Amino acid sequence: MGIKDLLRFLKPYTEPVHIRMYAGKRVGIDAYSWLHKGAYSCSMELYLNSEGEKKLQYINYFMHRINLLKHHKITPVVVFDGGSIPCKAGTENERYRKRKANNEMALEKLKEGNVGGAVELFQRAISVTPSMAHLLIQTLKSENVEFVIAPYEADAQLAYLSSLREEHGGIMAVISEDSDLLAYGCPSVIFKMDKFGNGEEIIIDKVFNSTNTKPSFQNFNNSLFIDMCVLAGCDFLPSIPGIGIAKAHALVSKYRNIDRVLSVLKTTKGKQVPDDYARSFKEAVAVFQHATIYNRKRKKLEHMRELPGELLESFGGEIDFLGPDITPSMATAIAEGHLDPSTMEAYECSLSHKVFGSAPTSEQYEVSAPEDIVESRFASSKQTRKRNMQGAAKYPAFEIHSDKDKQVQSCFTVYSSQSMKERKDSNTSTTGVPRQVLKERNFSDEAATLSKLVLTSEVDNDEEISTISEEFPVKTPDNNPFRKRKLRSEKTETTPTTKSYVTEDDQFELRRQTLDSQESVNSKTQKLDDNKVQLKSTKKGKISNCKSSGNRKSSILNFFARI
DNA sequence: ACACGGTCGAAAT
DNA sequence: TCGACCGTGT
Repeated sequence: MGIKDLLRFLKPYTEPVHIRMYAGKRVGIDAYSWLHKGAYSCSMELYLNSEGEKKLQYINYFMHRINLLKHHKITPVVVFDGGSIPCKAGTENERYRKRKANNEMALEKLKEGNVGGAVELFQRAISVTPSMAHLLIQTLKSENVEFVIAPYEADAQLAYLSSLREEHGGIMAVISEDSDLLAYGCPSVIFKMDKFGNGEEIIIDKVFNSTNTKPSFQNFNNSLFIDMCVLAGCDFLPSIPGIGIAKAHALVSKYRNIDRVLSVLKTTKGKQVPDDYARSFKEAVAVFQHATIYNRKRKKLEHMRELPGELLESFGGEIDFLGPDITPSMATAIAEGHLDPSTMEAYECSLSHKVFGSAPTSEQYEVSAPEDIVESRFASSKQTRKRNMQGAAKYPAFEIHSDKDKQVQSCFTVYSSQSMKERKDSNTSTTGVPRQVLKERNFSDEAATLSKLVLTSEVDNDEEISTISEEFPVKTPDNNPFRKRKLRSEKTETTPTTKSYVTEDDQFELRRQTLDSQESVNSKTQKLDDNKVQLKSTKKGKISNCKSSGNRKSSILNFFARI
C-alpha cells in the first residue's frame, strides 16, 4: 500500500509528535486505517456476523480515538474511502481472492473445533466492508463528529481538505498510515498514532527546505516529488525492475524533468520498460495531482487541481482513470453517507431511520407484497418512475427529485438511540400501519429517488437489490468501476466531456500555493464556458439543498455556516 | 549502494 | 496483512 519504501526513505524527516500539538485545530482522519485496526479485536465475529456486542468492538476502538482527539480539543474530520478508481482494480481483486481463501480455511478450522487457529486466519482475512463503514458513520452522526465519504480515494479528499483554510472546512493535519498522502500533497501527516496520541509526523515543507538532512530534497517541488513516488512504484503503477525509491530519487534529482528520466530509462533498461509505461506513468501522476474530490461547499465533484488543457488533450479527453463522473446530487448523497459508493445503492436500513416532520402520506406506506418490494420501495411516484425507466440515468438526478425536495426534512438525521426512540413513537402514533412495513417504507425521498435512478439504470444487469444482511459477508465486493462507468457514459450526453470543476473563485480557498497552476489562458476560458453549464445545472439542486438544511443538527449546521 | 526476496512479529483484547 | 529487518545478488 502506498509508495514503496517512501516512509523508510523519509525516516530522517519524521519527528515524534503528540496530537495535542493540534489542540484547537481541525485534523483529518483516514477512516480506513482505524477501521482496519479496530477490526482485529472482532474479526471472527464480523465474519460470522454473530449476534452480540463483540461484533461492534471496532466501533468502540474508533470512538475511543475520536474521544482522545476531542479530549485534546481537536476537531476530528473523518474521511472514508468511496469507490475505487480503475487503475487500482487489479490490486483489489487479488486482495479479495486471498481473503476469501483465508476465510475458507478459517471456517474449516472452526469446524475442527480449533477456535484459536480460526481466529488467526480470520484476522488475516480482515476486510473493511461498506456496512462496517456505514455503521460507524451512524455512530459519528449521533456523536456529532464531522465526516465525509470521498468519491474515490480518501487520501485525495484528505489532501484536498488540507489545501483549504480551516474556516472553509480545511484541516491542519492528517492522521493515517498511508504514505500516499504525501504524494497527494498533504502538508503534514501523522503516521502510526497510538492510543495515547503519540505518532510520527512528516511535514512536507521541512522535507523540501531542510539543508542538511541526508536524502536532500532541496531542489524538489511537489511535482518532482510525485514523479519520484510514481517511479518508485505506487498502487496505480508498479515500478520498473531495478528501480526503487533511492534510484527514483536520484533520477529525478539529476534530470529534474520526467520526460528526460523516462527516455533515459528506456535506453538503459530497454525491454524492461513496458511499452505503455509513459502513458501509465502520466495517468498515475495525474491521479496524484488532479484526483477527483468532493467539494462540500459547491456540493459536487471537482478535481483537486484544475486539469490543464494540454494535459487533457494528451489523454485524448479521456480521464475516466480519475474515476467516472457522478452527478452533483449523487456525489452529495455519497459524501453524506446515503448512497453506497461502490454499489451505488441506497443504504436502506439506515435510511429507514428517517424522521418525517409531518405524517407520511398513505402512498409512502402502501403495503406491498415481498416480491413487490424492490420496485415499490423505490417508487413513491409512478410517474417519476416511468420517466426513469425511459431515460435511465440520462437525467441528472436533481431534476428528477427537485420537486420532491421540499418534503425532505433533513439529510442529516441523527441516528442516536434517542432518535430511534422518536422514530418508533412517531411510527406508532401517527399511523396504524405495522412497524415492519414502516421500516421498509420510511426512508428519505431524496435517496429513494437517487437509488431509483441507479436501480433503473442497472435493470439490465439483472441484479437483485440485496439487503445489507445478505450482502454481508458473502457478497463479492463490487468495486467494479464498469457499473459507474456505464452510468457516466449514459449521462455524458447532457454534460460536456471537457469538464473542469474548479473555477476562479476557488483560488482564494487554497491555503498553499504549492499547487502551481500554470493553465494556459485559452484552456481556462473554454473551461469557464463549461462551468456555466455546470453552474446552471447545479443551481436547482443547491436551492433545494438549502431548503432542506433547516433541521440539520448543530454541528453540521455550524460547519456549513463556517463555509 | 541498491533492489529484492525472504522471514518474523505486530496489528486488537 | 503489512512493515521492519536481513542476506544476497547486481
